[in-house]
Amino acid sequence: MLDWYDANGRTLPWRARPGDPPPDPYRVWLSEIMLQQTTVAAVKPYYRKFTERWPNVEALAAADEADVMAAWAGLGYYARARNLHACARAVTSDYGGQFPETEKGLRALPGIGAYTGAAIAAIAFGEPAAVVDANVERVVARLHAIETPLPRARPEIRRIAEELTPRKRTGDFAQAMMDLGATICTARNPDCTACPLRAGCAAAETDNPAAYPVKPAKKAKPVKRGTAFWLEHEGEVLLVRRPARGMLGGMRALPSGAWEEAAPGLADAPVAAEWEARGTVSHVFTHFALELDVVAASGLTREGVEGEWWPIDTIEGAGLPTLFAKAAALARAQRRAQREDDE
DNA sequence: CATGCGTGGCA
DNA sequence: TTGCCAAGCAT
Repeated sequence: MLDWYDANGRTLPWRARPGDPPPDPYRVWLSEIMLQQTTVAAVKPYYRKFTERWPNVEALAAADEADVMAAWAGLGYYARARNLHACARAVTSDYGGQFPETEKGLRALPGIGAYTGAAIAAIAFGEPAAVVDANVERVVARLHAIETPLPRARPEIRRIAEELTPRKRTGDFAQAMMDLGATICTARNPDCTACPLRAGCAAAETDNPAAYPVKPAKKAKPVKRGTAFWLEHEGEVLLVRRPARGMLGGMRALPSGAWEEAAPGLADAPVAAEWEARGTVSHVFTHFALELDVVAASGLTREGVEGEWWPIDTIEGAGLPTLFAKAAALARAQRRAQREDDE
């Protein structure tokens, strides 16, 4: 695996060259949090933006949480951003700005679980930690043609991964396994002819290696409906901050009421007004799909309106999650169209 | 241990 | 078009 990695490992902004000294633990940690359930391509621009703006853990700890949340907008799973900031503050205040070097110490920090703790310990500190992510699960399940479905197979997969983990170049080994899973032993179309582990792989002997790991069927996603309210006053639009827990927690948003099976209409409008339909945004979340009707009105006053007024011309800087960025784009497009009609 | 939590790309 | 998937964590 290490020979294969030396010749075929990916070059990534947060990664040292094979055999080089370990990279900055701050950068390893930041990249690992961003990469949770997220593709390398999606992470790259965010990693660049964060490291330029906050080049070390103390700088990130000193930032306002609202700025960190806004900078994360679009990357998804927003609890990660809140935990990222909390972790930076914990490392700065409790550890003098130095990350703990053991899996156990790392695991106690917010946002760092079994995988991320092991990955940082191995990649940044050379600890012989067993790094088991979805790539490693897939590679191991195929090596042994494990018929037990996930998640029940996890204890067995972990035991095998621990046996495979070497004592030296632990970070390179972990990244080698993940690169193999990402480039050769892929979920849908594994390229067994190019695989360095083919000789010892049980799944490669079958007619369908992609059948491993065995997974349970997924549930169908329900469709919910909601209404978002675009309220303008003197070139500014009303934004609110969503509750810290739950969907899009802690993010700026357009006011919108409950999302339910039945369309809520104007029931949760922030003010009484003549609302005009501006269209519907479709968006798919992890466990449901949403049809969000966008309605708009111009407020005569700001009296009694809860929220934050944001200049419409700089709405991109508000850090809206993608759902509400789509809704805002729709509201503005319709607004331009209406002005042109008026002329 | 099951569930909730984003987003964009791809077959 | 639709479903699946990507370096998981918290509860």
